[in-house]
Amino acid sequence: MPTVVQTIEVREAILDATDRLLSNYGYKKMTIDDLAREVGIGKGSVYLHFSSKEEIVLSHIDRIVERVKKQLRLIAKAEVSTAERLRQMLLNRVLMRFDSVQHYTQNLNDLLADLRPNLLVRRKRYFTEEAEIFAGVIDQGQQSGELSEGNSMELAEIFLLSSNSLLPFSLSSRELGNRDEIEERTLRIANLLLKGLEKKQ
Amino acid sequence: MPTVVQTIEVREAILDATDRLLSNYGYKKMTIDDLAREVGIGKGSVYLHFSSKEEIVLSHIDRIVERVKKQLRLIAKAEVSTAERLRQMLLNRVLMRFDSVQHYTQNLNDLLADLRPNLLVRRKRYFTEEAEIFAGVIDQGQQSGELSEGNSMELAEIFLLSSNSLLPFSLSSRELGNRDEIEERTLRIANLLLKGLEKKQ
DNA sequence: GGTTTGACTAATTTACACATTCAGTCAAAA
DNA sequence: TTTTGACTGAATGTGTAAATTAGTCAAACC
Repeated sequence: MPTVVQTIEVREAILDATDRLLSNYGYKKMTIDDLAREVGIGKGSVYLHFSSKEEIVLSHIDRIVERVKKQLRLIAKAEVSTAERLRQMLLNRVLMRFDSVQHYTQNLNDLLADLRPNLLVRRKRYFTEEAEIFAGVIDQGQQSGELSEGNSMELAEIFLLSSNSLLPFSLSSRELGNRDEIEERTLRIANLLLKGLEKKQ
Repeated sequence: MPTVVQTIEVREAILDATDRLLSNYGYKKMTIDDLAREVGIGKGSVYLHFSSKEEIVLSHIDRIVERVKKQLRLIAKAEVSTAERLRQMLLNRVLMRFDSVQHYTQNLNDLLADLRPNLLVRRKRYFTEEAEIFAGVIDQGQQSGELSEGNSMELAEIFLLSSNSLLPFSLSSRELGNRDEIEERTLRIANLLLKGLEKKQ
């Protein structure tokens, strides 16, 4: 009997292989046969971990966002001002996503065209989940008096919305510009938003 | 001999028809024969005004952005605070674009897939042209002491970038949400950015 | 004369029949 | 009990002939 660890390892290996195949072939041309061969397991075994091809790829995207959220939670706990945490969180949100799909040749929207309806549903969920982490930090800042008042969840959503156009989706990483430019732009947005959010002295 | 006015009228009629055909059929299925019939002129006459199908559709998009820019320049001259002008400009920028393609069933990105390379080039130009109008108002605000210092063109670009994800491009107007929601979100972004930009008293 | 046109052409797209490939299953092997 | 790959219907690709279309230009039209 495989241990839970082994099960998770295989699952992770499938998602790793998914990333490689997606970046080379896109969703349509990536086949479950290829995937199983790449992982070194039988085709049927893939279906012990996932119920469909669509679920595999969505899980891969989920994993990327989970990693981003993990990093956001880490920064949220750092021992610096709330403004600095929010700045770093926004920067990481944008750059981690950029780095995650940098090796993809097509843009995500086309790459995942067949999943579009489900993908849009997930994107909304991702957005809310990320916003909740931002909102927690904003709450702290408001309680400590560092940040001015306002609905923290609404403010968090403004932060994310303002940086959304810098995420790779309809534009590939390539089309978005080079990484340094993205970083620069994200910081500028963060700085102006934070200036608006910080309590005036 | 047709007058200049007649020439412009036909040109405008072609672009009007382009809008109708695009919204119903998309770029690929829209034919020049259809277009000429819709306008009530011969097919060859279409080519007296435009050099290619691609140029027709790009001119149609140009026209939308020209109308937006015209409205922005109008608001830029209004007799209210610079902050209020910037707020209204951002709102109009987003909502005019929303309204312009509200009747399209597909999203613009798919609708115009064949023009993608040229369209991306234009989008950059549109962005800069709009930013210049914003920058002018920011300059005024800085000179009058209403707004805090900083590179006005960079600040203008932050304003536009922050609202870019609310423009219909990879998402259709339908997918973006209803008009009131878009308006609400744009205003929230504008308000927070302006709070950051207004001179602290 | 200049202006407008639609028949024309090369190139692209479609339609269709057929072959191949694929997602997902499940009986058998491990 | 777990893993597998042969199997199946559905979907996708392929080859090819027919149809459509972007763009042209000689003739028709004022």
